Amino acid sequence: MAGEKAHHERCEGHGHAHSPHSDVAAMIECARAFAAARKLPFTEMRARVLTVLAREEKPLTAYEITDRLSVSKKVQAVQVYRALDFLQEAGCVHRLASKASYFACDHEHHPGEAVVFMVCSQCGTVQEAPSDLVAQGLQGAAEHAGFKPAYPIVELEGECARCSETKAA
Amino acid sequence: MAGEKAHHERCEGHGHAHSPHSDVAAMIECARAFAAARKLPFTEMRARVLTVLAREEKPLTAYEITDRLSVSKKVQAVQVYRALDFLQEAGCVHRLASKASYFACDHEHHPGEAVVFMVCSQCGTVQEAPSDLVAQGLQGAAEHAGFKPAYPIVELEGECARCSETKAA
DNA sequence: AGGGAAGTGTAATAGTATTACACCCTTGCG
DNA sequence: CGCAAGGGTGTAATACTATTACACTTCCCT
Repeated sequence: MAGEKAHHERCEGHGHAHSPHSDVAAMIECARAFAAARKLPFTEMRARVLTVLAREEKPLTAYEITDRLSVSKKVQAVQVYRALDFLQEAGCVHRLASKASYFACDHEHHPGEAVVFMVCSQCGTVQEAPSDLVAQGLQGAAEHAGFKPAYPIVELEGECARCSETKAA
Repeated sequence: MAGEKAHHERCEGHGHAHSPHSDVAAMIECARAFAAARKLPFTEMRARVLTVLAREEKPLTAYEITDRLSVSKKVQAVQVYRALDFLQEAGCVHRLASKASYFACDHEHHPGEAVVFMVCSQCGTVQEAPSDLVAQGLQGAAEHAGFKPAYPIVELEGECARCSETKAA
């Protein structure tokens, strides 16, 4: 457990999607701290990938990231994947398994906690919410099966508040 | 390359392991019933794909299934994907998002229930267990966010009981 | 018989991820 | 200083996962 920077989140509230994070800087800082703790360099490429994700409202695929970065200077997917690996280790980017895409997050994720990713099937946005109940449920299931849990993937497909309203209107 | 081992014991535990289902027949029956209910044919291809999965201890990718079926008669991946779509609708096959692979299951899944897939990172086997707590947790998170949940994906990466023991020995 | 929904077989392609390798650049240390 | 080692970069190639398109069949249905 390297010293994690305790930056607390603000993305709270109903229907508030994982919006274009205004505090890209804070996320960069988080990644930088992680790098420092491991004595690894926080390189240009890593910063660029994180910045693209942090500015985006919804998950992007590795190739979408590649395309955006390539506008300024030609980049290859493998470079993006490398940066994504790092950023995921740092905990500031998650992979959405159901969509094979990636998004930045500025929450602290504590070990033993379970975070639910709510993915809107209309607009594609992702909201995250920690859930103790889910954590307990996972823990219980694992215990009962003699299973040693490492990390959970909890994704909930559905329709976000905003899209529901829009349709109602 | 993936030279294969002979690692065929039952992954037993407290909790059901997704073991080599002896009752392939029961699963076929389940799929057949679904087909009948929808007045759709339960075809040869569908039966073959389900049989391959049902005999297997762990999830297979669509291309692995394709290869196995191709031993007897050349088959193309797209045909397998079509069968998988059907079998997933029928509820007797699930897709493991984190591994992009598929496995047969012989549990009933009731709507509103949440099922946890516990995936062993050592041996690759999957155990499923329903969890009310997880279901409630998801429901709660969704409600709080004004999110209308459709279906959940809950995968728990870790180490199964058998692999833990093996390592201890 | 004719029409239509559903499946099949085949080919081609799109989309996601990894491996391999040559090179660079910093750090540590003799 | 020299230089080796670990990590990152850039480039090319390839592997793996999934879908689209289309021509053809089959079964059902009045």
